[in-house]
Amino acid sequence: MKAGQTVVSASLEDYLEAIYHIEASNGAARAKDIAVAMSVKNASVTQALRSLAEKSLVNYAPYEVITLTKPGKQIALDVIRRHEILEKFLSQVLGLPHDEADENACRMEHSVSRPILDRLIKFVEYFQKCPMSKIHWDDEEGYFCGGDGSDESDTETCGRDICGHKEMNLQELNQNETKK
Amino acid sequence: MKAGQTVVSASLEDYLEAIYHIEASNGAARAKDIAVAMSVKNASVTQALRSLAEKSLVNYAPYEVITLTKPGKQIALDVIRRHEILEKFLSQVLGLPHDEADENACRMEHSVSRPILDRLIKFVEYFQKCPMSKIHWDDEEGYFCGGDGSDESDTETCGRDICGHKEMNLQELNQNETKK
DNA sequence: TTGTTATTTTAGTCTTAACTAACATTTTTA
DNA sequence: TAAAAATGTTAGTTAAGACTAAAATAACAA
Repeated sequence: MKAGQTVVSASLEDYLEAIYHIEASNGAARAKDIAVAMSVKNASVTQALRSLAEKSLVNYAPYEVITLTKPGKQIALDVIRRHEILEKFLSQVLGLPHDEADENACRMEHSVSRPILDRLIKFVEYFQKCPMSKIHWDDEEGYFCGGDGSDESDTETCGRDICGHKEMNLQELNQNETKK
Repeated sequence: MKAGQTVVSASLEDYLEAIYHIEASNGAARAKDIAVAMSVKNASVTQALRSLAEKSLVNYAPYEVITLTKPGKQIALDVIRRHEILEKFLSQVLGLPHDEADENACRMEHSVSRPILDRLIKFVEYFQKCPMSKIHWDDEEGYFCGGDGSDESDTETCGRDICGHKEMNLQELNQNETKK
């Protein structure tokens, strides 16, 4: 654990994540927005905000508008990153429907360690670059199938020379995704 | 949710899981064993046992030996199944060291839905059957690599005809695993 | 500007799940 | 078998995180 890194509960992580999204679309967050986004009551939001303010993760004073502090934003981005990577894995690799992938990413995002996340990113990367991405979930049959057999030459690129691929960051991964 | 299916918290799931393992190796569980296995105090175990007994998931009477009821065992097996599948995915597909895979499976096992689990099993199945299982994590380089280039013919079997593979259950998956 | 509505906060309750300290029961051993 | 040790339980505390109800504040409209 790096020095200065605050550890927050899964619940507070969710609040930070929600605040980030609201701030991104509205400039700043109000308690009500957060309550709606998280399906909790206003009183619960106030309580969470006090706790987050104590940890210096949000700028908050009673009755005022809410913004994330720098460390708060950092944690939010980290959670969002976890969420997005998981969602991508679930939908693009495992072939789950988008809403189900999202819902599950939401629950899993709090239990995934940094090393697993990093490894998962690389796996999805590889999966998308390689023709093995032809492997897909066959909903009719209920199992994974490898390719369509129409382009065997693709398998060649699966050899060791493809190992030297560059890092692909989340932005690039996002661009590969079909717009929802 | 099926009728009669009891929902338990992540914590109680952990207790059931621990009791199952202890029962499997010792015939029955004592409170102390559970406390040690879960790194909690005896008093916490007593409390959890009372809660589990209320839900008819354990056979428990003060100062007596503890066993799982049928529904308790069913939940335990379900949790263990989730744990094992996750561990297999983390170690065999993502190539994480065994202990790290186990530790993370432990945290993730409570947030993975049934459909994801089923899909994950099939994915690991496919991954192991297919030569694409040649894909491996390269620890030196820090990315996934496809095969070693020495046996290109294997890639042929990656075609659609392999789609017709039969179900592989957890026992079979276990047999494929190298003994720890 | 003042009353109404919407939002936010406070105060207090509940549940879960851990803990400690003290007490009770078993088990072991001298 | 009786004292000592180990194990198990009870009672009471704490903390997180949700909730309701009631009070406070802000925003809006006549």
